[in-house]
Amino acid sequence: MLTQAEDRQAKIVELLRERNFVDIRTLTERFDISVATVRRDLGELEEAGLLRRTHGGAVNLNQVALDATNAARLVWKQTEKAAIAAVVAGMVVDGDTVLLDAGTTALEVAKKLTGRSRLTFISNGLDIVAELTRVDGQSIYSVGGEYTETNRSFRGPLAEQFIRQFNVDKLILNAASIDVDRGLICTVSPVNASVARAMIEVSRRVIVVADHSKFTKSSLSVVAKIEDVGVIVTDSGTKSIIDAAPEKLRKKFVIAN
Amino acid sequence: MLTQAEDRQAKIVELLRERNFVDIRTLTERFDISVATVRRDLGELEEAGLLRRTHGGAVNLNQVALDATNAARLVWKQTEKAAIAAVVAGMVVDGDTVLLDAGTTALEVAKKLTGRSRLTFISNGLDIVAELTRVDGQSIYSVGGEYTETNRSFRGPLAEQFIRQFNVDKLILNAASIDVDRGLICTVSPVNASVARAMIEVSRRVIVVADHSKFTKSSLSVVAKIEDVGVIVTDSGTKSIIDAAPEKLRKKFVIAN
DNA sequence: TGGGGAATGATCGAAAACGATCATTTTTGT
DNA sequence: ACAAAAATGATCGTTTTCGATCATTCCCCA
Repeated sequence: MLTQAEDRQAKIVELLRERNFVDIRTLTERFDISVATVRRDLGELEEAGLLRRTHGGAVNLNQVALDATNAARLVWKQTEKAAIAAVVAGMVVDGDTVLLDAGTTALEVAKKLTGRSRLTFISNGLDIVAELTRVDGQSIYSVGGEYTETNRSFRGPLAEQFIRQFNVDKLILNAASIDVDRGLICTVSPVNASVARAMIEVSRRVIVVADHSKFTKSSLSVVAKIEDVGVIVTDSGTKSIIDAAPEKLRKKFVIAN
Repeated sequence: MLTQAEDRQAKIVELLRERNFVDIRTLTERFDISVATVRRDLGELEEAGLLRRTHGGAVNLNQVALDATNAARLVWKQTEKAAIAAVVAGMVVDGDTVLLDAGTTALEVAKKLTGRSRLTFISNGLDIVAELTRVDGQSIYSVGGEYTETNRSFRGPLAEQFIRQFNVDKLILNAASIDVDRGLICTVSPVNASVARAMIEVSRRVIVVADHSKFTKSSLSVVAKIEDVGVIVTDSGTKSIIDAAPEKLRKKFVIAN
């Protein structure tokens, strides 16, 4: 179980991986905490070698120095995500058309797939599209729609309609939470859920990505039943939960390490 | 030919791509220049969208790596473009819906408009959308479509169809070349031209932006007649060309300085 | 070679961020 | 339920950085 502070610090590191830089004001507003707390957080994270402080904020490090203290726990999630991404990347074959849902785990997948040959990418995530453009000669489609700040994605009815014009091989779908008991994959808002369902409709195979933290929280809107997706790729922290699930659902899960 | 300053600025961008962050002291020592010059360099490079300044230094942006000469070229003509952008920004009133065509000049306009109240933005330019997201709470729509490397935009039939669903107040249209003799606004490819025409169709007022270099070259595809657009905003380098134009066309031009 | 414009450096007060300290709130363990 | 411990917020003077202005140097070209 992560404390509130650890959770916040993990989110800071995550945020930094996307943006490369965050200023202190942004952090105080996003987490609704004082500058003193932000400074303490950044101080600890710098101490742990997870970022570098600057005047007024912090920047991402390109290489993560692994340390066996509580730094390890924070890096853990990142490592897990990379592991999940590696497994998913292995499921994609040359020539595939891949639809990437906005989200940090899907972003990791994009990083792994960038440069692979003869792939076609579609995504509604701003950072994912930007990441894909780092290598020339890729075939990339961006989903149009209304920009939303929370996960830096394009969504809404325009996005849904746009997505429905495609027919893709693989969907990499982000889940905000997974309720194994009720067999449901959920997300934070009806708008997100609606876009997600459109994505599922146009995809031959649905690959859901979710690190272990997604299994112990709940979120508002139902996206799909677990039994209706192809596979859910997660990390080893979810093992006990999956073992307790009924046989029928259990075979849907793939654990990455 | 690169001047010493341009060379230095290109090196700064290069350095930033390696390290993600450089502080001002490092730069003063490496290039043996004063902090004042470093600040000026960083200021210009930020204007050009090549980095983001922080207190005490600068951070890399998540974008495609531009080679050094390309970076220097972006900084070039910055003043003209900024002047054009300022004039265009003045034409936009609060509450407007603004459609921004991909291109560096339109990007300048976006920078000027970011943070203005009650505006709604639509753009097919990746960097423009990214720029707009820097301020929270804006209403932003991204045009979906196939990504193209040349001007980092989304285009093609999907983009056209997407655009046709809107009805906007002002279009900021980028021109690859303007032929005053024949009275034509042109762009580099039929695909671009087709998207541009879709944009024109859905816009109440068309504002074309073009620095003086656009008047002495020619490009493949016709977008529109000069007489059919609302206004063309350019810089003072175009004065002699415009003075030679027939009365009817001349009144279409606005010169920024 | 000398004049003029651009680039650079130096200096200043103002603004921002800093770290340290202490008060307050929240969490934890018994 | 209570006390100890941890986390957080507020405030202080100090340090750093900023932007603007002006002086100086460099460079181009007539």
